[in-house]
Amino acid sequence: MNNQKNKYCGCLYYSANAFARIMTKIAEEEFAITGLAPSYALLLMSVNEQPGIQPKSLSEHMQLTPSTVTRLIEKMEHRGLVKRSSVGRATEVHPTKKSLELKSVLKKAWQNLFKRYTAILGEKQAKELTTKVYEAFLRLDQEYITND
Amino acid sequence: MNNQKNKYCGCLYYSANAFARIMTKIAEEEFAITGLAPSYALLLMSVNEQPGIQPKSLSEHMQLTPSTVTRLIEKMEHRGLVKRSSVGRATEVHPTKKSLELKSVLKKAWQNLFKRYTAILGEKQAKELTTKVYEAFLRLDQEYITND
DNA sequence: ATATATTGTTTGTACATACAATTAAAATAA
DNA sequence: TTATTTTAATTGTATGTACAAACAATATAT
Repeated sequence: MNNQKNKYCGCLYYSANAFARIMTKIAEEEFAITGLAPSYALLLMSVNEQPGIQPKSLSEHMQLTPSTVTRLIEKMEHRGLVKRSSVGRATEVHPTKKSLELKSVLKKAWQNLFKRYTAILGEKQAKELTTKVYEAFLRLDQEYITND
Repeated sequence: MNNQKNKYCGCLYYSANAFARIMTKIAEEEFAITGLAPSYALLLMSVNEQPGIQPKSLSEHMQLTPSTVTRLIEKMEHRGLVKRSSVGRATEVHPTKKSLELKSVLKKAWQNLFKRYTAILGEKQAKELTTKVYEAFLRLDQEYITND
């Protein structure tokens, strides 16, 4: 008995995007206590954990384009949350005092986010969905590269 | 044996977004034959099928904000793909000859998209994933509204 | 019948993300 | 050693999406 209220809900492109939008909205709410949007928060967590990490590496961790990462870093540098230093052709991204102070709040927000969607979806289902979605991402991503 | 290559892949927010981005990229490729980006294509399919449909209704079908729908319609009107007419406070969106001519290509593109990700993920898995993702969306969306 | 609230649509503005082109450094080949 | 190719990062620009505010039409309450 498929809930066919919606014409497009059988399309993975459509469902994936609707789902990502609501997840992002929820994540924004939960990360509000850090004063950061979710992607900035993730980036900062990486920088705090691996001081000197390079944009290339960040873009792989976050599955975002290098240019996007540059943009995120620019804004955080402007807010005094990271420092950049050039080392050859590479760039090292370092945390500041201010960002290190956010460490515990960031962790808290991340846990809260996890708790929130887990409470709604159920622990087992949430875990399974996360895994399945990520695996599907990997498969599509793999195929996409080899398709060039 | 969890593939823990990535720090964030256990986070549903992260996985959902990474997945939606790659799905969108693939959808863009498949809808390229229509000359439209995927969301415009979906909108046009709705308009073609229900001439006179209102933005409100479209925004529900597509799970997009009314303002977003207005923006999509504006651009399509500018390209001569739909016409708007005011009826009281409502707006009716009508297909043009040009958009009706696209009907079969749109359908084709949509089928190709379906085939493409189905070939990669497997028919059963793709179907299951679509359903699970959509159901999770509904649950979160529901909870989000009542949380206000 | 008039005032008030609700609803559908649009507008101004902002933001996250990406692509294509560019720069600069490093690695490899000649 | 010089020339060429590859790689990391950045910049210009574009796009999809949303929020908040404004408008305009309708419905409701007094």
